Amino acid sequence: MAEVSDCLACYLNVLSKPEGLPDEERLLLDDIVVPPLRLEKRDVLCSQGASFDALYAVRTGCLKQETAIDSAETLLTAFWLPGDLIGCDAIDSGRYAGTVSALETATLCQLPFDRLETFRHRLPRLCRRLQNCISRSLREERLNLHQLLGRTAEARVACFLLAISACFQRRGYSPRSFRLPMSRSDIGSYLGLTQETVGRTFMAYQAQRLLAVRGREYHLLDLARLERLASSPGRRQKRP
Amino acid sequence: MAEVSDCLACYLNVLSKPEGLPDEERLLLDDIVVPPLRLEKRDVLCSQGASFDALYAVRTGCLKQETAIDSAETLLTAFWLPGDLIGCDAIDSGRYAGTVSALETATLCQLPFDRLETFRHRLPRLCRRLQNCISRSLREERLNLHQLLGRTAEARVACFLLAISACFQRRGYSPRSFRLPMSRSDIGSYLGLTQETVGRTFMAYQAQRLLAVRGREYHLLDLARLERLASSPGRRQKRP
DNA sequence: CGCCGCATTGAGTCCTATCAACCCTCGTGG
DNA sequence: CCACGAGGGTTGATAGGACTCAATGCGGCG
Repeated sequence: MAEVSDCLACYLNVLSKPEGLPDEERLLLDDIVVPPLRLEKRDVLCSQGASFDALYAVRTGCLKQETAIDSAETLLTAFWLPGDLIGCDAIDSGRYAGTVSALETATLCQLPFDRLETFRHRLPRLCRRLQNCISRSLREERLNLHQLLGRTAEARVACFLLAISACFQRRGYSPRSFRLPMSRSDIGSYLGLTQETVGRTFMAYQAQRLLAVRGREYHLLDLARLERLASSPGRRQKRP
Repeated sequence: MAEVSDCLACYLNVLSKPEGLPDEERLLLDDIVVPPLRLEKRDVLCSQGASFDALYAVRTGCLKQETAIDSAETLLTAFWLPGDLIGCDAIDSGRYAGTVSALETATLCQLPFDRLETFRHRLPRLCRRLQNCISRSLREERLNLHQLLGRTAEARVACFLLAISACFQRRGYSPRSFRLPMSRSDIGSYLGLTQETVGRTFMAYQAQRLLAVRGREYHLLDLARLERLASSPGRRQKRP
């Protein structure tokens, strides 16, 4: 029982709205939710191209999504942190858009999609929340990535750190100190940079007392200045 | 009557699935759809931050979405072509994510969102199509933009031309010859490049007989080679 | 102990932003 | 009808950022 309502809390978090769902939807959801799932480091949650059958809500841990493009190239297209919903980009195509694997031990709730579809008419509020969740992802990623496109490595890394920081803060963790289980290479692939450049940028930040990094432990020392760096055009400013 | 079913056809195109909606949904939709809207060049469809009240399906013409970031910087975050659905990124926030304006004369169908919500329970198929549409956008943009992040100007421009080409082809127009009403500067802002670099890249393509450009008329002369360019990592290849 | 993955550091090269100049077209107003 | 100006497009020179290639250090794990 405790387990199931935990799951419910998890969904409410993910499909975030402060007020809860109507009782009838909560009860029905209890019926649909699959008990939590546990992945160890390097375990694969789903493979690119595999048939889409469930959404997953991240409860703890960190995962990455890798999409093979070109038979020779694969991109890191997403990181998933606690509170994120995995699989929103697979709903229409019916296949997972990339291979999702755990960067560290992780626990997830599974929401089988066919059962959600079956009961769609009895879960109007939940569906609306799901719709909102996808809409928000679309808006935020579109903006973030377009912003990154015109930025220097310095600004891209700052954007990345601040995004992570904001995410942790929303979940109730410290926005200034955290551990990130991904490698420099992962971060580079996600940001469109090389691992060397990512590492060098961290070093430059450290020299400026903006950041303290030791291995994969990060301490943001000056959020205000990082924000200024993140939104500094670096290149690309028009002069009207 | 013709007008209304035209609108319906428009939606079916936008929320694309070959088979039609059930009759009951078609009839209800006729009731919801607002007769087509016409915009002239430079007319504004909606302003960033304005209250979100409708989705718009592009019937003809071309529009752009500009998002102000920083009080000093505004990014071109989307182009909208015939068949596209405008406003998917505003559903959850209740505010339009950017200012959308016409780059040339355009006609659109308006779908008031509150009425869609009111009849949500009687439009299950339509809602599902909307959900699919947003999911697809999320996946495609995520992939495209992450791809662009690591690419040279040469490859970015090729990606852009091919995306446009594919879009026109899907709508039944020529994939090799088209007019694009946006300026070099618009394209640059969208791709994270300067107008000079965009123009120079076009010139370089012309010198290689890949492309013929005159003003805003484009003729793709060698799709295969363009595709190779678009997916050539340019930089960023790992050697394992 | 020795290997392997990851991180750091350095030198050289290429790409692209920047700044500046010039051309063209078009719409406006005298 | 023409002059003018604004906006968009093209071209060139320069400087700096980031990739590439290569070598070294570090840590965990078999």
